[in-house]
Parts: sequence; structure tokens; C-alpha cells
Amino acid sequence: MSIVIETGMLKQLVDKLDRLEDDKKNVLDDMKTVYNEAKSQGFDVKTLKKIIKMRRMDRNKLEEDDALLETYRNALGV
Amino acid sequence: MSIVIETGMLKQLVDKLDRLEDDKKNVLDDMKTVYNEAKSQGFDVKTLKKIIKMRRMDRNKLEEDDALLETYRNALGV
Amino acid sequence: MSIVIETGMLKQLVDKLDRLEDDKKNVLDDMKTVYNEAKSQGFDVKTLKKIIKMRRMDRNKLEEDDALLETYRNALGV
Amino acid sequence: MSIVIETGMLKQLVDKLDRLEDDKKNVLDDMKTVYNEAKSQGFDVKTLKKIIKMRRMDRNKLEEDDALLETYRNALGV
DNA sequence: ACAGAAATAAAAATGC
DNA sequence: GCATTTTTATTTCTGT
Repeated sequence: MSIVIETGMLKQLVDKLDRLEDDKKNVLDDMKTVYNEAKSQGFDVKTLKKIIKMRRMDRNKLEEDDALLETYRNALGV
Repeated sequence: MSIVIETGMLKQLVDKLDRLEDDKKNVLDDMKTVYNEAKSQGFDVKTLKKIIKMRRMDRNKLEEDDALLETYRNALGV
Repeated sequence: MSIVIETGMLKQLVDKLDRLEDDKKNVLDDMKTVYNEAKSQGFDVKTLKKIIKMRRMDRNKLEEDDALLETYRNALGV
Repeated sequence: MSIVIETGMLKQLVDKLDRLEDDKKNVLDDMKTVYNEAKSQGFDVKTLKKIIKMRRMDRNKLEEDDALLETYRNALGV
């Protein structure tokens, strides 16, 4: 049994993922900040989160409708 | 250190959960059967599953709308 | 070219599957309830789940053993 | 009794959070893509994830160590 | 039977 | 500390 690892490629991958994790952290931190500011201005965070969630669910639903249509098309071979 | 376990209660709990697992298994098996029958009648299983999923998503959306309204009510103390 | 879809059959199928999904949901909700009650009585949910899993695995194992035994018996005409 | 809602402010908040959610989604999608590419090149995704996690933990640890050192230095006026 | 995708379950982390 | 959310792990399902 032998294992060959391309260390150059691996290093590249890990660096890229690490940078993406940084991006993610930044976005998450930003959101946290916004929610905190909102709260300190008297907004109810739980409600805000629910509003956001629903907005995005609505948008998803439209995309899902399209996807279903596409599935029909494929199933019917049209 | 001492651990006291009410074995009577525990046994009761485990039995109940075990029965619920049986129920679950039965439902899952029934679904599998229906999907297999559907397939053998020429229906596309993947499409069927997507239809079901969307139907239930639509219904969930309605419930979520109500929940959001309720959240607003609570947030406003109405 | 003409495409014929048996909507009656389809509707029937979807309704049946939808009802089965309801059943499934009910069972899952029941389990959740039981686990929550168990927790509030001081039981460790994680451990409970492991116990249930093991119980059911053991039972499956026994059934498989029996099935194998039966297969041998038939093969040998015993 | 009267209820006043600053809709302008609210709308602004929701828009901003929605955009941040988009950013988040993009980053997560990118990560998924990278992991999939890595997998198709023979890398083990689970292991990759562990490596990233460890790297970041180590870095956090170092930063915390530095912060603690700084705290001491300040306390001692060094 | 097996690879890849999807679903479910379990564990961990976060916020209140 | 409890509950919700997020992440990770395992299992299941489907098409080849």
C-alpha cells in the first residue's frame, strides 16, 4: 500500500479554504454587529431574523418552482 | 459520587421509544412500497418526491406566515 | 405528438404519500416530545438514543441469525 | 395608544442583512465547490476539514496568548 | 455492487 | 442552563 500526496496542491487547497473561512468569519461578524446595533436601537432581534428568513424562503420557493418545472420537463423528455 | 437510576421509569421510557421507532419504520416502509409501485407503473420517483416536498413546503410557508405574525404581535406587545 | 398523463392516478399517489408524510411527522414529533420529557426528568438524551439504537441493532442481528439458520435448514432439508 | 414604526430604518436594516446573507451564501457555496474539486482530485474531505479547523484553532490560540501577554505587560507597565 | 447525492441523526456551538 | 442554530457524521437512496 502506498499513499502519494501532492503537497504543493494540498498547500494551495488549504490556503484557499483558510481564506474562505476568513471571509465567512467576516460576514458572520458583520451580521452580528448589525444585529447588535439594531437591538440597541430598539428592534427585536428575533423578529428581524424571522423576517429575513421568510424573505429568503419566498425567494427560494420561486427557484424551487422553476426546478420542479425543469424536473417535469426532464421526466417527460420534453 | 453516586448515580441513582429509576429503572422502572427507564424501562418504561425505552419501551415507549422502541415502539415509536417501530411506528416510524412502518411508515417508512409503507412509503418505500408506494414509491416502488409508482415506479413500476411508469412514474418518475424523483419527480414524485419533489412534488411532495414542494406541497409540504407550501403548507409550511403558510404556517410560517402565521408564526411571523404572531412574532410581530409579541414584539409589539399587542 | 401527444402526451397523456393519468392525473387521477397521480393525484391519488400524491395524496397517499402526503398522508404518509403526515404520519411520519407525527411519529417524529412524538419521539421529540418523549425525549424532552425524559430530559426534564433527568435522563441523558444522548445515552437514551444510544440504548435504543443498540437494542434495535441486537434485535436485527438476532432476526438475521434466525433467517440464516432457516436458510441452512431448508438447504439441508432438515 | 399609538404605535410608531420607523419603516425606513427597518427596511434599511432588512436590506443590509439580506445582502449579508447573500454574501454568506456565496462564501459557503465557494467552499462547497472547493471541497468538491478537492474530492475529485482524490483528497479526503473529512481530513481536509479537520486540518483547516486545527490550523484556525492554533492561530486563535496564538492570538489569545498574545492578548494575554499584552494584558500582563499593560498591568505591569512594562 | 458501488459511487455519488440526498436525507437523517448526532454533536457542537452560540445566544439569551 | 436551556434552547435554538450550525456543523459534522452516518445512513439511505438512486442510477450506473
